[in-house]
Amino acid sequence: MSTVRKAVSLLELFTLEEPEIGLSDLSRKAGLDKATARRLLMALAEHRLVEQEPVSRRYRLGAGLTRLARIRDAQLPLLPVAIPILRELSQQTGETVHISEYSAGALLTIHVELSPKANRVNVNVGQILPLHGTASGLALLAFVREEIRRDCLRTPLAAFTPHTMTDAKQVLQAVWLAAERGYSRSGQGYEEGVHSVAAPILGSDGYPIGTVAIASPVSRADDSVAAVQGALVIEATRRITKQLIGEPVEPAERALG
Amino acid sequence: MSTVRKAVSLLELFTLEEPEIGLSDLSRKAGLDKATARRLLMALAEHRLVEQEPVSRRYRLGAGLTRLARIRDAQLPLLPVAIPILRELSQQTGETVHISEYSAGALLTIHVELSPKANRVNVNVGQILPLHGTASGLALLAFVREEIRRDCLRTPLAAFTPHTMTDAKQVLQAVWLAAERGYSRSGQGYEEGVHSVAAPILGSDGYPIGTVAIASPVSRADDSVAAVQGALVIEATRRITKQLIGEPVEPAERALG
DNA sequence: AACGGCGGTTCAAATAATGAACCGATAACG
DNA sequence: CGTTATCGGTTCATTATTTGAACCGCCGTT
Repeated sequence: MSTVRKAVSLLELFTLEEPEIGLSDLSRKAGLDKATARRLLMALAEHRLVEQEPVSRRYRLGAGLTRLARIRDAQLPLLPVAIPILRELSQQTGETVHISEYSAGALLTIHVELSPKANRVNVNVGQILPLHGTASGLALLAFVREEIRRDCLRTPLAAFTPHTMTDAKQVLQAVWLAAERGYSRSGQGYEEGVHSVAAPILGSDGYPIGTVAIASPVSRADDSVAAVQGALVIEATRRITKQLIGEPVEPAERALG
Repeated sequence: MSTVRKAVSLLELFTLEEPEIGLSDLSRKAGLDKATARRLLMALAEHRLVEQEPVSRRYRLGAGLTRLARIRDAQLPLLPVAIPILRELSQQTGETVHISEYSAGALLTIHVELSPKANRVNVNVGQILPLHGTASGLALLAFVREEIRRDCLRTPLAAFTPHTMTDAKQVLQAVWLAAERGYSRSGQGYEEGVHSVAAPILGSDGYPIGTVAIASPVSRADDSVAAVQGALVIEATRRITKQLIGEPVEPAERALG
C-alpha cells in the first residue's frame, strides 16, 4: 500500500462519533506501526490536514481541510444550493432524503435530511453507495455515458441483501425504466426494509454529477407512493440542477433498451 | 521530502482562481516528475481527495474533502456561527473583515467579508498570517499560553514591510497592550497601507482558537477609529465565542508586562 | 514499587518511490 | 499536409524513503 494511501486512510478514521483519536489507538485502527502512523500524522499536520490537541495530545482533523473543501465547493457548490431543497422535500414526503455526489466511479453521500418520524430510514453521511444496488445508483446509471454504464455492469455485481439484483440484464431493465420515467426505484436492494426513489442532478454537460433519493420503510411504500415521490424527487433535482447551472439542463443521454 | 508531503502539496496547488489543473501543469508547479505526480494523484483519487474531469482529464479537488471538512466542522463549527456576525461587523464598519483559525502554530484565514467600498483591503481565504506581524497574530499572542508566546518570539522575526516589528521586545509591548485592551492593532506590519484591529475567539478552555480582524486602508484609520473598531471586534468575537461554547468564556491567561 | 498504557524516538533492514525515456493521441503550425 | 510540440499516461532499473521492533520517559492505577 502506498504511503499516501496509508496517510489518507488515517484521515478517514475520524468520524462524527469519534472526532479525536490518540496515537496508539489511531495506529491500531489503521493497522500501522505507531512510528509509521506518527510520521504520517506529522506530515499531514504540517499542511494542517490534521492537528493535535495540545493538552490531550490527541489528533483531530485540521483546518486545512476546511480550506480545501471551500475551494472545491466554490467550484461546485452543491450543498448550499441543495440543502434547503432537500429539507423541503423531506418535509413534503415525511421521509428521509439524502444527496450523493458522483466521484471516481461511485456515489458518496454528502448530506442527509432525516424524517421526523420514529420509524424512519437512517442514512449516514460519508456512506458509499453501490451503483447497481441503490435507487441513487440506478438513477445515475440511467443517465451516465454509455461507457460508464457498461463498465459498471461488466464486473460481477455484489449482493447486499437477498433482494439485490445481481444479474446485469435485470439491472439494465431497471435502468431503462428509470431513464424512461426520470426516476429510479429500488426495494431493499442495499438494505433490508428500505425502499428508495431517486433522480439525477445534472452538470452543465448534461451528465449526472450526483443524485437525490427519498428513502422510506417498505411498510410505507407502494406503487402509488413511489409515483408521487418520483415526481417530487424529479422536481427537486431539476431545481437543484437549474440553480447550479443557471438554467434548466436536458440529459445528454438516456439508457435505452 | 516525504511522499505524503508531496501529495498534500499537490492538493494545495488548487485555488479558487485555478480549481482545475492538468497533469503536466500540476507536476511542473509542484516540482515533481510527471510520473510521480500521477501516482500521487491516483492515490489521492482513490480516496476522493481529488477527482479527474472525465473529458478534459484535468484534475480538481474531490468530494472526499467536503466530507472530511464536514466532520471537522461538526466538531468545531466556526464558520456557520461566525459568518453572519462577520457580515454584520463588515456592514457596521464598512471595512473588510476576516476570520482566522489557529492551527499548528499559525493562523489560517478561513473566511473574508469584503468591504463594499472601492478602496478596500483585499484578503484571501487560505492565507497564512504571521503571529508577530498582524493584528490577528498579536491578538492571539496576547491570550495564548505563555509557552507558545515565548516559542514564537524566540525565533528570529521576519520583516514583511519596513514597518514590521522584528524586535521581540517591541512585539511584546504590543501584545501587552492588546492583552490589556482586549484588542490588538497593527499598522502596515504585514502589508503596506493596511491597518488592522483584531480580537481572539476563545475555546472552552479559555485559550484562543482563532481571531477576527477588521482591515482598513491606513488612510481611513486613526486612533479614534481604531478604538471604535476595537470595541466592535471584541463584541463580535465574544458573540462568536458564546455561540460556539454555549456560554461566555473568560480568557484563561493574559500576557502581562 | 510495580505495572501497563500512553506519546514519542531510534536505526538497520526492507520496501516503495523515483524519473528518463518512451507511447499514442491530439492540437498548433508553416 | 506533413512537422512539431504538448498532452496524459506507462515502464522498469536505480535509488532513497519507509518501516517496525525495541526502546525511552511519563503518568495514573493497582
